[in-house]
Amino acid sequence: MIFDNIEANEQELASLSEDFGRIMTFKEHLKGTILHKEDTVCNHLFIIQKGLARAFYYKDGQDITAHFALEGTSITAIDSLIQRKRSRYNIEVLEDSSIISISKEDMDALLKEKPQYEKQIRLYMEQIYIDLAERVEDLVFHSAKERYDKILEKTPQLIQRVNLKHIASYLGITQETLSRIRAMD
Amino acid sequence: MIFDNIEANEQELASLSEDFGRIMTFKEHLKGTILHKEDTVCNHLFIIQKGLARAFYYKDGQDITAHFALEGTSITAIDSLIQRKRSRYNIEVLEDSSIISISKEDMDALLKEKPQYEKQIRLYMEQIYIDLAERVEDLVFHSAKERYDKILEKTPQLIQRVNLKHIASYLGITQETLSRIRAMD
DNA sequence: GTCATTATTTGATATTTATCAAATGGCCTA
DNA sequence: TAGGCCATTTGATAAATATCAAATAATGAC
Repeated sequence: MIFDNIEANEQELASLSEDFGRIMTFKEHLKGTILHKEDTVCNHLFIIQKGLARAFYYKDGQDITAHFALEGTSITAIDSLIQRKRSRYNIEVLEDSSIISISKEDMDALLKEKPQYEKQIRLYMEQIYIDLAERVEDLVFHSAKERYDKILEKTPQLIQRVNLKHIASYLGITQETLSRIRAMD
Repeated sequence: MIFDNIEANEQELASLSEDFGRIMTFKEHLKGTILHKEDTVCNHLFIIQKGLARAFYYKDGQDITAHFALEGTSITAIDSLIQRKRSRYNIEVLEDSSIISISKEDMDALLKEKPQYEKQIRLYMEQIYIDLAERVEDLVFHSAKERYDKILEKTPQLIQRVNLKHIASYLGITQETLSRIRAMD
């Protein structure tokens, strides 16, 4: 996640762990907990240690999932966190979970004090950008069935652990269509 | 673009301009020029000063546009540039254009020498991430007509200056569907 | 275990978009 | 200005997906 892709010797790694460890808060959250509420400015990055969360919003009253975060991945209302404006996203815990949170303030302070960590954040942004670009490609080129099959292949746990209605809205299709796709093979 | 969103005093700004100016190459390119060819590793970030370019790739033999870059915006095969692997994207100049290029090597060297610029790159990544997230939202929630109308509203020049087949593939629809959408109002 | 609630599937039909084929329009060039 | 080439539109039909309604299956509370 945030610490993937780093080139650092042992000493650098140790100080990095210590510095980031200092601004991390570890907490258990029950299923159903809302980590971030729409219409407020998001102040945290969440890293899922154990469990599962999603980002969603309402489009014409419909609940639409924008993102899932499994163990080892992160989630936040990124546009709000970056631009400091109110978010249209909610972040919901889907299972009882252990979640690390890092506040924007602490992160900014750490980056100001030790600008050498800017590179970690940059690499993190690059990684999530690539993931998102892949999602765009999927949406443009692949049929609903192909997109579903890709989830089955890459993160089958998701389908076991999440309501199909959330999977459907994430795929950009209705729940009925997803059900029919699943019945196909 | 790369220098948006910066908090810097005049002196910092001057040195930033000078440092980045040193690694920029300015060049005129004719319409039809391929700035980057698929299946090769991309080594440059391109910034469009005047003119227009697109990134595209082939899906089952079909030419699909992934991204347009108008004046003042940037374009590259970002996954290739970041991950140093061969790209499936081509980058094509759509009009005679003035284009700045920055090589990955020069950028890395500059970042190594002056790590304070990591922050610029991080902010740049944040910006393009947000743009991309908006595109995902569009693809998931808006009909083809709504997506077309949004381009009309935000970048009407694009529709004047680009073949409709490229607009269609960018929107994820066929050229015929785009034509019918255009005939609707 | 039973009941109530929620999740998922199934059916019938409507809408959106794709596909294939052909016609029209615009533009360049000899 | 005629011919050729490419862009765009139009038409007929097929395929994918949505919508609305209802049935079935699974789950949790008591």
